[in-house]
Amino acid sequence: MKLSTRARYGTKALLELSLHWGKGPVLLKDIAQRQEIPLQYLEHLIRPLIQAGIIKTTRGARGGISLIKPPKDVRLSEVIQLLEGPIGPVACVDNPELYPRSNLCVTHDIWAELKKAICGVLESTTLEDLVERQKQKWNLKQLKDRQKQYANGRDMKKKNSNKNK
Amino acid sequence: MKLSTRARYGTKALLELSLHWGKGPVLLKDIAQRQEIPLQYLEHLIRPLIQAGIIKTTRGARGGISLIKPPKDVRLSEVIQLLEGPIGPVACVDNPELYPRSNLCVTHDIWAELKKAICGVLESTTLEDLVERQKQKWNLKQLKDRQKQYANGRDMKKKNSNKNK
DNA sequence: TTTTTGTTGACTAAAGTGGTCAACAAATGT
DNA sequence: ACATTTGTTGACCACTTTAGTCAACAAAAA
Repeated sequence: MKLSTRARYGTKALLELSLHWGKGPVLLKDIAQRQEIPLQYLEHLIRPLIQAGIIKTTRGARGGISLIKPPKDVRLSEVIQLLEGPIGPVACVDNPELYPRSNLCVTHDIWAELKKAICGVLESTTLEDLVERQKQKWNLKQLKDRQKQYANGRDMKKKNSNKNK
Repeated sequence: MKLSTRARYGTKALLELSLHWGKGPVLLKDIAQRQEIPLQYLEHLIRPLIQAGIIKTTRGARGGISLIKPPKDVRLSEVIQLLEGPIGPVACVDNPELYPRSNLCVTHDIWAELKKAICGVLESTTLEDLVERQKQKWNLKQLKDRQKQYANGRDMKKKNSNKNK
């Protein structure tokens, strides 16, 4: 009953994007660094999110990835499903058609309840909820530090490219 | 987020034992047959249940395994944990001590909620509940058929051993 | 003492997990 | 045009877990 790193990393990446919502693309490299995810692995694991139209990518300088859907419209259940498949704890709960005997099986009912409980949490949580929680966790000072860090990042790059001239 | 076959098989085996509660040991072979579990695999996977003192074994003819604790005292959460380890969807939720940074991490909080939801279901379900549900599913006739089948099984064995004399 | 039944440890095939490498493709900046 | 920055893609890999199997053994009963 463990989540894979795909689900965990992917959720973290989406949280980063949500915190940056409306401010243009975020570098994969930056996400990887901040969330301690191997860059090359991150590139792979976000692919289903792109295909599902949750995020989009921008290539070239000043590129990166960005959320397409507003954070409040992305439920965790959707994310997890994209990243690691059906949520149900046993296959027969996700594909009842394939298991005709499951009606007779009590354990099946329990696993179905379990799935319901899990989905309950994941469906009622959106990326916006995560952002809200994050903001509550950080105090305002820390929040500003972070914004400053972003700004400095952009400035540093300009400075450096100017230096190289 | 899938349950292993260990958890599913183990639960089914315990359900069999619960249905037979108070009527002596049940043959591993019979459980394996009825629940379609490879016998040799079953022998291995019940080991943690034995060590935890939930079931006991009786060797030799007329042996088998039987529940020690009454079905109402065995929670599914305990069973799952014995069969496949900690229930939490991520390690940092099960061992908060090992992950000092988890306080700062919003995703951690969500996974903790998820664990709570899962445990909620598993802790509130006992083997007795499963038995109750099973009895509701079977109508009385089917239930009697099953008891008869047990009786016949014992008779058949006697008959055969008499024949061989 | 034979038969029945569980015990134990070693072994294995297949799949899943968590990555890495390298060649490529598209934007941007100059 | 061309170099640089970024994402894209497919192949590859080490390691672990899963789901078993085999075979020799140990205890209890008939």
